[in-house]
Amino acid sequence: MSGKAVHSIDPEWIKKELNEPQSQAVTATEGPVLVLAGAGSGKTRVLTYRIAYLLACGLASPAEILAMTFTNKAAAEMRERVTRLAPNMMTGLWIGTFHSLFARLLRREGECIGYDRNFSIYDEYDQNTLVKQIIEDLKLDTMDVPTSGALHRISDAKNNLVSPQDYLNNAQHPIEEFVAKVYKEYQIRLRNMNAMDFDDLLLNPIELFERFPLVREFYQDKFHYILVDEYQDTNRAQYVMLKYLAQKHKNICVVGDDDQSIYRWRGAEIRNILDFEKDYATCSKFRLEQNYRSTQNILSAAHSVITNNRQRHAKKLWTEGPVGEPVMVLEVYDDLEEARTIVDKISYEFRRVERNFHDFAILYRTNAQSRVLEEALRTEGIPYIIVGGVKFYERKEVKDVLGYLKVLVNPADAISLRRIINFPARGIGEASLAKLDGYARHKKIMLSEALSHVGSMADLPKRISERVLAFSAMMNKYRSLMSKFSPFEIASAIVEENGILRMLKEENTIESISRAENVRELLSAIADFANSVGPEATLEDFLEHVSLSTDIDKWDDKANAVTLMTLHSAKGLEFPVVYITGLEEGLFPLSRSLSDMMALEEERRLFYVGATRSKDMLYLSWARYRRRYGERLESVKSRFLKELDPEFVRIDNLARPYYGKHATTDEQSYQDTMPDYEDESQERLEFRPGVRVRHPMFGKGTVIQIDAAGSNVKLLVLFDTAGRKRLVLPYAKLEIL
DNA sequence: AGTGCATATCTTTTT
DNA sequence: GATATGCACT
Repeated sequence: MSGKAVHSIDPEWIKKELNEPQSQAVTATEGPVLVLAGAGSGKTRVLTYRIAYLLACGLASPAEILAMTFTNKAAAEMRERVTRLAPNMMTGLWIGTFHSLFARLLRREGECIGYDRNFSIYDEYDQNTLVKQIIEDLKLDTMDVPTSGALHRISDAKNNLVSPQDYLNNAQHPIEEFVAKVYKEYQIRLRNMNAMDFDDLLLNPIELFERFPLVREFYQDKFHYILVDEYQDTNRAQYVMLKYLAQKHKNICVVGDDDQSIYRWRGAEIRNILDFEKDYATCSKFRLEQNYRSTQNILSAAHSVITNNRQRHAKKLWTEGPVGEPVMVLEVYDDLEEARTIVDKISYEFRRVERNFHDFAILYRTNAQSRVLEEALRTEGIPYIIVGGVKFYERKEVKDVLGYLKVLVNPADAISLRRIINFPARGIGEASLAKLDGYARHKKIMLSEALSHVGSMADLPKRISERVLAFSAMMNKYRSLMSKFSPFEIASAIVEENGILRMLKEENTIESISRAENVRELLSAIADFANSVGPEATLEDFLEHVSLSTDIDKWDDKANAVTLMTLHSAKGLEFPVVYITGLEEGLFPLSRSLSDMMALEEERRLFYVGATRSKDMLYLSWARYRRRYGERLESVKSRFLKELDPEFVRIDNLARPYYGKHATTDEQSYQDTMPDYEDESQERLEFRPGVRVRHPMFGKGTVIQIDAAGSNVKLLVLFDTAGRKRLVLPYAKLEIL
């Protein structure tokens, strides 16, 4: 089908590839369209075919279509699949995330509202730094509100389109007055620093459209057809922007599933999808309820839980697929055993069944849970990938190097400047910085500009002013080199000139070595970026890519490894075998949601999202005891497990798998039989699971299993490139690495 | 100014 | 258990 020119795409053929409701949703091109698409019902298929259909029928040119998603991964997938259906029709097509498309809009048009096109995008860490500075500078009484709390309230306000002035006017409580003051100053400073936070990327387009009708009309004219993925996760600002964008042509197609709305805490309004029919009175509605992913048992089990939610469109997924195995509930003693049980099962299935490691996903509610699982996988020698957690671009050393690049691109970015002016240490401390800052403020110039005026500042010791000048000169030098050298060359030169790698190497600790690794990885990420985008890729492009990318985007679904990630990250993905861990009250559902009905329903939706990721097998585990905050706590089985319809479930009680003979419910006996994990040193076998080996033919690999049953010791080894091999030890010329 | 140690304070989830 | 902050010391 691919490879042919677009003219050969027959609209009738497109329809043949789809089931009835999918086909209707694709061909209902005119007017507002609501597609309620259950998990695994072919949502992406509808979106991509719809775009292809619009192009094939000549209803729109690529430049007239706008398709928005939430994650880069979803955008990339959509782009790829449309390319396959309609090759050579991609130029000018706007497919991307809300944040990246709006950033593009703002880089083009932001000058009207006072932004330079090189504005910085601040992440949570930068936001925190800024708020702290504000509180210090304004000498505010924080009323014990942590900066993160103030920030959260500010973000809430912004998501709901509440301006600083509105916020102040509505302030009832001294805490709110405090937040109002911070909020106001926060917005002022962001603008002075030519910087936006994530919320601004959605809000500033609204300001742009409201203040500049000509700009608004240009884009209203431009986009004849608008498609929105995951509509249930849109917030107020996104809702308003979509309304503006669709106002002229009114061809807006939104796809979503209210049961999969899991971002309320970030301002998502489930009401947007529940009320779409009211907002767009003439809309047509289509339901996609046939599931192509999971077994009947999985669907029924997931359904039995989600129906406990009150806020939802009634619907029920069905499948023509097999009934499948029952959903397995694993009851285990503690978190260590949970990890061990799961690893055992994976290892078993890997050996007995035709499965590879990438068929498995282990999901959890909080990132902190990954540690134990990781360790268990490591001791068993099973390759794994962790998605999320401490993100690469948020690591200190990486942010430090990025800080240089950000200041080069956007000299007004005082947050990044402060970060690097004394990194590596060049003797410009807090006190000197405060003086420089005061000077800049007084003269109403940028901090970076004040650096070169340092000679005229009487109260700065000469030694220090010399250092400041040297730093300033260095930055100016690189700024002038930016047009002549590639981003990679610039970044490498900066790392070299400032001795960043050298410094980390000299420190020579495990920690500093891995930091040096990360710096090198950053440099190669810059090179990779240039390779994939093309030689015209600028530093600005790279920085935007960094700001808007997440770890899930880099997740490689082809790698032969078990995937570990949070339930949130798993949305939109699928795996043959899924483990959902930590099903305990207070953990999943998380404690903060227990008293809040709306939050609890969101947790339940999260459970539903997790469960519907699985194609063949779903395991749900809970542990009687779990280490949290560093201490061992007794847990209570999650209500979600109780809500499961027992008809589709089998319970496996493994609470004491190794001590089953002395089954009692007495807590003391648990203590007695508690395995002593600390002391479990493996016998010093040369070959044991996890050991890396080299084979003359197959290359490098990892030992998975040892079978010493017969006279010859047999090994099961997973080679990095040659796959899985069974080897007889005396004959295989294996070398331990 | 910069370092190191003790203490506190937590932990959702992410574009 | 991990990170951030504060304080004392060099």
